[in-house]
Amino acid sequence: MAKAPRRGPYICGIDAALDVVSGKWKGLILWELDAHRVRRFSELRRGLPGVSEKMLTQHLREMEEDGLVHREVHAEVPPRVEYSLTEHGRTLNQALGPLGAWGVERIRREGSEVVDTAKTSH
Amino acid sequence: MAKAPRRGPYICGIDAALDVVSGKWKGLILWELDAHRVRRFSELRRGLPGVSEKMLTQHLREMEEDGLVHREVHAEVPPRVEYSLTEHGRTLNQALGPLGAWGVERIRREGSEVVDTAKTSH
DNA sequence: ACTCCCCCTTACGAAAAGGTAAGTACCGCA
DNA sequence: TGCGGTACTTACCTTTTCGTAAGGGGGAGT
Repeated sequence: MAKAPRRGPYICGIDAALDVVSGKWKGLILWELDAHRVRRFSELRRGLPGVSEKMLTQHLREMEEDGLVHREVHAEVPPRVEYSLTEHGRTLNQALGPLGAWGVERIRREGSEVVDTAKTSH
Repeated sequence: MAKAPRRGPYICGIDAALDVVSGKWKGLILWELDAHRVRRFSELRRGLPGVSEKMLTQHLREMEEDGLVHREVHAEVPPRVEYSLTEHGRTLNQALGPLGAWGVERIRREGSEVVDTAKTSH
């Protein structure tokens, strides 16, 4: 058993949803895939400044396992792997909408810095 | 400065919102305070089965610092401390609504166990 | 021949988060 | 006298998460 028992019994819906989005880059991955529909590994890598290859694959694998992203491998050389959101991934993104708006308000309130100004609308 | 630099520069609103709710018990604290309006420390403790006193105070302090909960100490003996949501706490809870609904759906989909059946509506 | 690109995997280690247990100070109750 | 209740704090340890660095296997560009 290589996997830790991450998906424990949940206390409420919030619990279950947070389990799936908690992870340093998962929110951004969701955002990238929602914005571009389909992205390859190296495109995601470039889209998430600072992510390591290890964390990116790790997060993508977990999100695939959670039924949020679809992974399609094209048997070519050089290899081409395309990621996209599943239906559940899209509905999750919609459910995150109000939370994102709240976060934007919070950033504005306390004048926190934002790294990429092109993404503050999310 | 005893506090670690938790509140980093954020990449997007989701980032900022998740920073505030990530923590093993914060979702539940939000839920409890929203449901009961006002709760004392020991009431919250009893309402969150399995939480330790350390984690409860730690989370409450962070949430206070983040402007989500209001802490009122009554100078009595024995001491009485009452916690309630601030306006920002209430709006955050509303923003979490769709996410909670998504989580409930997810639990239902994969038939995960739920600890407290009285709370699955959240 | 050399390097770069692609999509990873593995090993190692630091940092953060969380849990356990004990101590604090005061009071009411038996 | 001793226990329980209130609201914590502190020290210590384990678990989880994240990052860094290296390798791999094949092909295409220079």
